[in-house]
Amino acid sequence: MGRPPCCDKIGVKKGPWTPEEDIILVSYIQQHGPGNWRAVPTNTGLLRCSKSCRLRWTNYLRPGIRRGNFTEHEEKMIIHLQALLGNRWAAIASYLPQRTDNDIKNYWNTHLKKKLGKIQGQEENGGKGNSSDSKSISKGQWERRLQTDIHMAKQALCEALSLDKPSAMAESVAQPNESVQTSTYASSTENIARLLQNWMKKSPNSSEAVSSDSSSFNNNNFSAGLSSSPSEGAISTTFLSFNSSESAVEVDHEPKFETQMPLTLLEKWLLDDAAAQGQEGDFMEMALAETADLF
DNA sequence: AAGTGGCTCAACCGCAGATCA
DNA sequence: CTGATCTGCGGTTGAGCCACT
Repeated sequence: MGRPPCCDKIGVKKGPWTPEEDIILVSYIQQHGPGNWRAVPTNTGLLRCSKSCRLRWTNYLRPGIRRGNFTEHEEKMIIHLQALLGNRWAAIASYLPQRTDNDIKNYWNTHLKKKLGKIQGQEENGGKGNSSDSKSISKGQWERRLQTDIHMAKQALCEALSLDKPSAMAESVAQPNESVQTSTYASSTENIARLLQNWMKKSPNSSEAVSSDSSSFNNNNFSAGLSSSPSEGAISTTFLSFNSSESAVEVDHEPKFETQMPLTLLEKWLLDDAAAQGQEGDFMEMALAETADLF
């Protein structure tokens, strides 16, 4: 015997979420925690299927989500991880805890694909014969690059997990010189707060219905998030502690080696960046030293 | 000012693995 | 053990926005 059906699809609302729905969902999750999505629509009265609730939470409402422009560092990490892991957006997102897999996927499809296409196009036009060079990279070199990739991923993972070192986290994720944060949603709580304000302006009567709920998330962990200024670029790590259970990172010891791009301009671009940060040498040495652990 | 085409991103869909009765 | 359901993931869609003509 199984369980009752997930969503009967009768009377299930679709389309964009309203601020009211967001508030209801957030306040419910704040009380009960994420998970048991099946129970969310019934307990909250939301006319949404459990899937939709989960998606809304993980992609939009979850604390700690950073929205807006990707930094150059994030961009390069995504490119590198995509080359390493393929289109496994959830795995890639686990290395960028402040970004959702949906965000990364969108960013890849809308920005990075084109960017890489351009780079590769330039390469093909500019240096004929280079492709054969890239193919002729010796196995040893290729393996070392691979090890470097794995080590970089491991380091990113360590940084992502070192929640007890917020300063390191902030440095690695939020670039100090990243002064432009064009996002209108610096954090989900700020988002919710804004939504709530707008909503209350629009419909002062209906605010009674959720007034108790909305006030509740001004108290607990959410209030901490509200204090973080969007202009600071870095999100308070208070958020991260909230969803620490969700940020469990899967370490893939068997990455698909279907590297989508040759080790050429792009590779140089990425490695040059690492070198500029004075890390490449360390990566190589450490990767070689730690390879035994990985395989 | 109106029309149009491209871009962005939130949300949906379907599938696969995990979980539960 | 089996089958139904839940959860998570990746691919795709489409509404809204913006720049250009």
